[in-house]
Amino acid sequence: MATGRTHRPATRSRGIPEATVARLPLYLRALTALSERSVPTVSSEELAAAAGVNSAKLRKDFSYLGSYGTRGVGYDVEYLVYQISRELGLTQDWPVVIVGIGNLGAALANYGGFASRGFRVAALIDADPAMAGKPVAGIGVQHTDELEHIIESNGVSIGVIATPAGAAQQVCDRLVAAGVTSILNFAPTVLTVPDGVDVRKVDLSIELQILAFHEQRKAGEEAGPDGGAPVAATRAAAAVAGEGKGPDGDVPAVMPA
Amino acid sequence: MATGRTHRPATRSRGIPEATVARLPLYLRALTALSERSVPTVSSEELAAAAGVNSAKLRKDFSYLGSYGTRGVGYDVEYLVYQISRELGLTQDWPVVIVGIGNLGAALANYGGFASRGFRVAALIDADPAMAGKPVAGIGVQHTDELEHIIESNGVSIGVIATPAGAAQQVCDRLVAAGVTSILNFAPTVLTVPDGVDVRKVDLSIELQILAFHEQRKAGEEAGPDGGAPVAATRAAAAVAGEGKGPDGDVPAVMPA
DNA sequence: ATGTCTTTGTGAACGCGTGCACAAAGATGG
DNA sequence: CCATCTTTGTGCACGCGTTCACAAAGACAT
Repeated sequence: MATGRTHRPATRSRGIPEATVARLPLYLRALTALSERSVPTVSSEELAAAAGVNSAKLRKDFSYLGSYGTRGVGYDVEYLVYQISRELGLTQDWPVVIVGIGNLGAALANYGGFASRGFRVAALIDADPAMAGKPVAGIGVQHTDELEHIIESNGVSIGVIATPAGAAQQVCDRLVAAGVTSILNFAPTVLTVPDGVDVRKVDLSIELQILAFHEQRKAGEEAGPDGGAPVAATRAAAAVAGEGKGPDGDVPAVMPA
Repeated sequence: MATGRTHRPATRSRGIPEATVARLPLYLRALTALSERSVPTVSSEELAAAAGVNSAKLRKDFSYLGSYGTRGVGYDVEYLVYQISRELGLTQDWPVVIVGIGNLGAALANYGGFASRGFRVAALIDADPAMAGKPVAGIGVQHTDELEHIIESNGVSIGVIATPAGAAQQVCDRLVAAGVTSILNFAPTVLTVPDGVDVRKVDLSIELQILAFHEQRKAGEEAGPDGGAPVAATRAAAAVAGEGKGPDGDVPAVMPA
């Protein structure tokens, strides 16, 4: 789901399933909110509701971390926050570089959720010389030439790619060569990386297309098996197929495609 | 995975598995690239490599759509582009509203991948009166008061929420009440919606936390089962746990948390 | 027309994730 | 100290998704 490579032993390291790992941040957020409201304990039922999951699933997830609950009472909020944070590796500082400071890169740089979770923006990097030195979110943008130097001197192991699709693989290769082993990719491309490097992809266009599929299905059901066009005009299909050189290729891309 | 509700019959409508639907956009992108290079046909092996998936999986995915391939030859690129586009509902125009025009909302508005996939930004909406009328990506921002009117008069069925977490549920409720049945949520909150409404979530912070988990695991493996701190200094765990009122709550939020 | 060779489409096995349902654990009150 | 009541932790079954492996289908050459 994440790596661009063939297989992966997932997360059998200490037996924590990948699906569980993906939910831990969700639990952590709900727990943090409870912690701020000084709630001492929660039941699996309450916490599950807050996180939007099944309570049995939540209990099973926590069982992979250990027996942190008390039967008849529930879970100690503070303790659980600590345990999950530790498990996720959030008790340490993770320097991060963002490459590609367009609209999206700037939005990411300004994002407040970084610092509060142990992530620190070590540098903003862009290929455009005109951007160099320009402050974004209080940090001066540096040129791509500095990439290797920045990564090595800051011990950066996590990189965020927010470049146009055409530049992504090249940037990725340089990041990996310089020592980055985890990449969050916003560019609409399949990245190829060596074994041992994790890639996670965020793709807005794909999410919208999935929504469109379900939307079409809904419209089709209530309007007969024919699937009538909902409100808006139906576009010529050929326009989608051909249309050559759409604004999607790589040039001004500012977000996943 | 997407809905904030309990269960869902997934996509048993015509038997197309949800996992397959999620991959169709991936295939479509690869196929579009081939189409632009005027490649007439592709084998499942080639296309699978381009999309970064297993070829058997790809063939099985396509088999849910029908038998569009020719044995001994492969798939006709143009024809497949059309079939997938149609299946995803991309042969029609989908008006979309973006609510919350902060850094992220603006980045989304500027995103070129919208139009090229059949999505059209019908309106940008923000609660800040100072934003009203201000042009972003060539479109004037409108005030939240107009929300219901815009949705109804444009027949909008897909909404994008890019507001701070605190406002998300409220915006969501209004969108749904006005007729929106698919929501793409960038706010770091669990949205509660009625049955029949699809919600997909994009959460940057969660992705980073998952990467941190794997990163920590890698570091721990090569430095003994103790798990030495990689380069950066280890933060006090308490700072993560307590820290009350971090920049994550809802006020200046500009991205998923 | 026949044979060979390529590639699809799919039956079957496997593994992961989910959710039910319940026994064990422990808190709490008398 | 015992009874009761709440909530955890988990064994089990089920269903979805993935992958293998191969028969069927068709292109292409002779």
